[in-house]
Amino acid sequence: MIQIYNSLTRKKEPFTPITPGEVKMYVCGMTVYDYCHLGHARVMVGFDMIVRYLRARGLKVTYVRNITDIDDKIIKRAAENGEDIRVLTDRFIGAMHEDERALGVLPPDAEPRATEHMDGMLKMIGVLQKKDYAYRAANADVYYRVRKFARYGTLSGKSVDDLQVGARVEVDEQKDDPLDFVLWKAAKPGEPLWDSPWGPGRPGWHIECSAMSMDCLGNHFDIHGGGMDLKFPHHENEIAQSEAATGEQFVNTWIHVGFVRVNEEKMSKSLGNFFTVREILKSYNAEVVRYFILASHYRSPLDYSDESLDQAKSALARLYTALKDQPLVSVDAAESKYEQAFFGAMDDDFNTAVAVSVLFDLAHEINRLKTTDVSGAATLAVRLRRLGDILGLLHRDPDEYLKGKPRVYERRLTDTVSVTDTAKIQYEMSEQRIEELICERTAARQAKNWSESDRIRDELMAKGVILEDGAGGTTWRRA
RNA sequence: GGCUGGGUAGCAAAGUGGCCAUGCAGAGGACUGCAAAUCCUCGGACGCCGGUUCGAUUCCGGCCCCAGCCUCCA
Repeated sequence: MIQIYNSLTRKKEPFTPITPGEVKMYVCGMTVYDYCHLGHARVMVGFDMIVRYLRARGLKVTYVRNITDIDDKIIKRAAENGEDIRVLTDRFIGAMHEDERALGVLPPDAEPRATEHMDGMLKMIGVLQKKDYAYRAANADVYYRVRKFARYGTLSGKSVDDLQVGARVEVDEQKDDPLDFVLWKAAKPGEPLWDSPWGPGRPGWHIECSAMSMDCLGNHFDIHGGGMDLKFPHHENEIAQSEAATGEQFVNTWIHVGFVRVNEEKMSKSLGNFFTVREILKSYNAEVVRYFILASHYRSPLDYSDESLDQAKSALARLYTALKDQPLVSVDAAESKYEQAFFGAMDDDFNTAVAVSVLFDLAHEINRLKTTDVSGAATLAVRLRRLGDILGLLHRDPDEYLKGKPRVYERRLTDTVSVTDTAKIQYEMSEQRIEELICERTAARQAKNWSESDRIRDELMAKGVILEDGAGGTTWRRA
């Protein structure tokens, strides 16, 4: 039985899909006006891990992740660039897909764009107005009447009165109540607009996700997620809109992914302390980044530092080293103690930190058996690959991974989606040159010219290449 | 001020009322021409103060510190 921590109830609960065997899940995706940073990556990887795991557990998952392609920031950025909004958003959607594919994130089943769901939004606002949850202000904005929705604040644990006390928001005199939020913004001169019964304008942010999720998954679905910072007000408002409109429960389980932090501070656009995915991929293999994200629990804060990524890199190299030269043998489906530990951890609110530690237990045992029980080692190597695959790790040919080769192909056990090569790291020395030097060194070693042999090894080491002399000759890998 | 979540060994990160987390780094040993990798062994933890208990890092109470949300943010 899978247990999931539900933000709505603030406790772990056994997960029971509304329709047995099927899971409908919606995640708030990006506002596309800039490149993805590590915080976005964490959400993408986190929910990708969850989807993969639910599927590995035999559930049929419909995963929807939206794209916000109309918003104040997008309008502003497009104006700054002097480019068309659609050109801007298409460009960053493309960049986002590139980043995701690099990180081993499988495409969601649907990726609705806000601008393509205008009808659903208008319809919902109309229903809310009919029920008196929405009203049109004098400036032609349409607002949601927060105090009318009695359960407002359930998700975030806030009471309407506390909110008012702590409000630092400029009071908008157009609103009946300062807590009310906008459903439809009247267009100002020069802004993109859509026609509506309330006048030309564009949707508020929150209504987008209510409309898109319900268009794609229905009024009531299983899981809704996003970054921790969306809990309030975004998700709170989604609940208010959706449940007021339909009279039904909107979502059963709310999942929120923790922040990425830098120097104990939240990584965010506004603080300017963010690292984009593509920037990081110039220095680290994408799988290292994925491993780094999965090595801690999805709800914990994740502190970014070069040291942490270096540690992730060493750790992942250990796993691939164990897999090196292990043949793909057939292994029966029966669960060993490793699968039991792995699934036990993952069933407990997707405890990837413990699941990953099981991978190391396997690696350790494989290394032990390599010399004494070759087929036993090969069997465990397949188990390691299978479990790694559930986390979206260890797909690659170990030798190619360790040599830092571009990802040309993937050996997949369960994926059905192709992944494109996104190698971005520039190396100091070419493979050809490395091979040449190894040949020279081998000759020197045969002549027992140790000083020359060591000189070449040092030279390679200085260029980030580590040599390993084994029984079958010398092999190399990138540091 | 209100509401969330945290404080675990040099670093990262799980977890548990008593019995090994795990990874990186470090020490000793095996292997190696020397290394690397690997294996064996090892040290070192649970913010502070009380309480419950035969026994608490784990439960309860208080305190201190950190981050986040209450405004756009994944």
